[in-house]
Amino acid sequence: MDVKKGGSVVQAQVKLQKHNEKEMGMRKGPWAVEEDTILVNYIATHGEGHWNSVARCAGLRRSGKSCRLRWLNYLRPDVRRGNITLQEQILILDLHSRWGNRWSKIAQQLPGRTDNEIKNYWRTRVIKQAKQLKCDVNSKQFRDTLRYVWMPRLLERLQPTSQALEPNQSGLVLHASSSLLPSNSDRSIERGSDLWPGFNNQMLLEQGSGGDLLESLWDDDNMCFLQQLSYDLQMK
DNA sequence: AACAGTTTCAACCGCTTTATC
DNA sequence: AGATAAAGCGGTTGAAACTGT
Repeated sequence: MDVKKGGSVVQAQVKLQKHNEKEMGMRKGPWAVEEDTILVNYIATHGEGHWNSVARCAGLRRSGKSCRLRWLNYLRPDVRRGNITLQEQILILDLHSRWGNRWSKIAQQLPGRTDNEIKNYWRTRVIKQAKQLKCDVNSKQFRDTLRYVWMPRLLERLQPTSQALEPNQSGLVLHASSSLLPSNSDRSIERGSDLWPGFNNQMLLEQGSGGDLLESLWDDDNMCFLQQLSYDLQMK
């Protein structure tokens, strides 16, 4: 692609665009309430897309990129705000273990959550906890611990909630702790996890947010368990 | 109360990919 | 087919909020 050739056309375009933005006195930084209102009203009338013209026509002194980001990550009506639930945390761990840092792809499996939010969660929580365990978050040891021991254990803890489900749905967790064999593909992601045959991403999300479901994966008890596990693995 | 250190998360940046002409 | 514009993505930053002393 052009970009890989030194002094490329694309780079020149970007420079020019930045120069123009400066010339036009583009605003940066946090969005004001008035700006949000203008953007929301404009999109309500004209719809999403064509972000550069949205910025221009709505009279916002923002780049199209900035408008798009603000809408997608904050102003969109279906954006879910608030803490990431336990189910969502488990799902993020599961999906990350197979897809890596494909944040937007992971976000598609969590309705209302944005890639930015998931990325932030990963960086601020998961990486932090991995450090506490003296593990590299990308190491096989950490990933295997999460995947084959840690997540099944958490799913077992969710079982009381799932018992309220219909009989054919209760398979959700029963398979969890017994399916510790590595998976071999990503084929079943649309239906559910290939890691745990009875595990269904959609069901997990539909369980709602009652009781302990908002607790963190990383409470003291859980961390204690993980530390012991990590220690045991290192001794082997 | 004041300050320092830490955490969180919205927003930006640079690059790549996709769409359009 | 190539140039250009727009959209999308992941990494990074920095200000605000929070916590501890």
